[in-house]
Amino acid sequence: MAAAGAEFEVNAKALALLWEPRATPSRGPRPTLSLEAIARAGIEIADIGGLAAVTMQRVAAALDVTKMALYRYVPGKVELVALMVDMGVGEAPDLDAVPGGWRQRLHEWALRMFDRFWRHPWALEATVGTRAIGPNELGWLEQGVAALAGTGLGGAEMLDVAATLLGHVRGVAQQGTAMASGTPERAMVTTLAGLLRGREGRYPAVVAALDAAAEQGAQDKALDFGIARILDGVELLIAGVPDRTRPPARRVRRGTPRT
Amino acid sequence: MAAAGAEFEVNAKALALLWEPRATPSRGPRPTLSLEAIARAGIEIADIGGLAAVTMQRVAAALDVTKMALYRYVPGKVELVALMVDMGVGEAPDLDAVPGGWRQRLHEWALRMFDRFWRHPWALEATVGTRAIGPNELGWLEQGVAALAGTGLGGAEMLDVAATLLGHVRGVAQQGTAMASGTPERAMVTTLAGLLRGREGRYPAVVAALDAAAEQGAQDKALDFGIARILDGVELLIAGVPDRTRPPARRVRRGTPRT
DNA sequence: CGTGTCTAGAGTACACTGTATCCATAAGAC
DNA sequence: GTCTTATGGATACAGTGTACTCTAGACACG
Repeated sequence: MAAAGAEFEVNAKALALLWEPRATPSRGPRPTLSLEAIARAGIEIADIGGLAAVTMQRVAAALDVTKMALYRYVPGKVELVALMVDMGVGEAPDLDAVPGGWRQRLHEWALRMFDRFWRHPWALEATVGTRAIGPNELGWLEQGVAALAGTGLGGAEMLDVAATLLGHVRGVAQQGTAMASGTPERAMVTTLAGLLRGREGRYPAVVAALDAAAEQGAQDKALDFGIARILDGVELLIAGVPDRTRPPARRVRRGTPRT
Repeated sequence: MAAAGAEFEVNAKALALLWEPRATPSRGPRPTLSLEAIARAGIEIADIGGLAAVTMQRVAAALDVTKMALYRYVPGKVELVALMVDMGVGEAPDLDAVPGGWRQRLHEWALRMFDRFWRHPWALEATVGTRAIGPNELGWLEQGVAALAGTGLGGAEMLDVAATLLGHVRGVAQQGTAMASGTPERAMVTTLAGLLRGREGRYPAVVAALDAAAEQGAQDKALDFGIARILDGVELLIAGVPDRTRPPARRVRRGTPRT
């Protein structure tokens, strides 16, 4: 717990920046910048050149100030990136308007999240490791969990479902954006094909899978595929069908789930 | 495709380092270092201080040389990190010895992969974005796909199953290692609880989920939960049960799957 | 209105980072 | 023994994030 406390300490500045309103000074020169403008400049640079391209110098240049001026607004680069992430993911969608039940809503939730990462691939890098989470990001989790309300799942299970879908979305986005080609599927095939050339004997299963995929025309959609598998599994759980690794008595269902 | 070619160009040095044997010189001073020693030094530094702690200077100091000496062995830092990743994930497990069928094997595959990331959390950061993939990493994919051989899944589907599981494993590992506390579940609860303090009205679903999880004693295991959901969904697919978003005629099964 | 206080932005400095390049020496080929 | 090659160190440099100081702008207050 001491270690956890230390971690919290490290992120205090980012948390304050993300969650607390910025004090407006009553004296002194009028600020020419704003947190929003700074974060937006950072996002634009990252969208073009990736996260590594975001330097205080470049952000400042984009805003026609010297880099040290940025420190009047953000305590450091880490905090700037945290701000960019929260602005990049944007506000969570309102899933109430999605027709259907929990499944359709979760599917839509996942698709839209994928869209965020697809638009801002740098956010994948920026959201690894110890970091502060902002209001928008937490809003996405809120909508995901809310979509599962009334399904009969326990609190921890709902969080886990959201996390599993998020992991999948990230994985596919990661794969797709790692190569500047059209789709995640194309990206994987291209990457693997290149790697396997001349080494087919070492990786027979992957080679066979790639060959088979090529024959089938590779129309498979990795994102939808994975979402469907996950949601199928979740649906079984909600319906009270025991998964195959546990004895049937493990789960007791109360009432009929709404779909 | 031109863009894809450019990407391949960028990674050529890393690919050569990962995949091609190192030429042994016939003249000149004997090398005091090796690729393995350098990568190991990098891994040890990263294990303690994260990926950012890995600098050429620190790696060199750990090996009692100056940093420029490293460039005799690796073309640059990016390539060093690629080497570290491949060594960090290590050789893929032999799943043939795992009793049971495809499901048990995949489950074991996922657990072991999680273990790799848990031991080397920096690898999560190091495996985002454009990068070169090494023999060990490809070996893990090979084992995952091989576990699905004979299930009747198509080539692309097998790759997608592996990718979905990998995404989930990464997500849970990411969440758990982002805070230096015991488990991924504890990490999520702690993080969210802190964020929600005083903001409960804004995120009612998450608050309710956390409260419910606390009541249930939070014994849920996020990793196993997600793996089970995914594998349940895959099992339905293999068994030829249509998922609920598609018409029943979509899939035609040939023969009985082996489990 | 004048004075005092506070704050924004620029300028300067510095430790650190990755990498290009040159030099001296060690080790093997011939 | 001479020549060639390769290792490691030394030096330099552009770039990075951030600490700190100074100047001038803007507001509070009497």
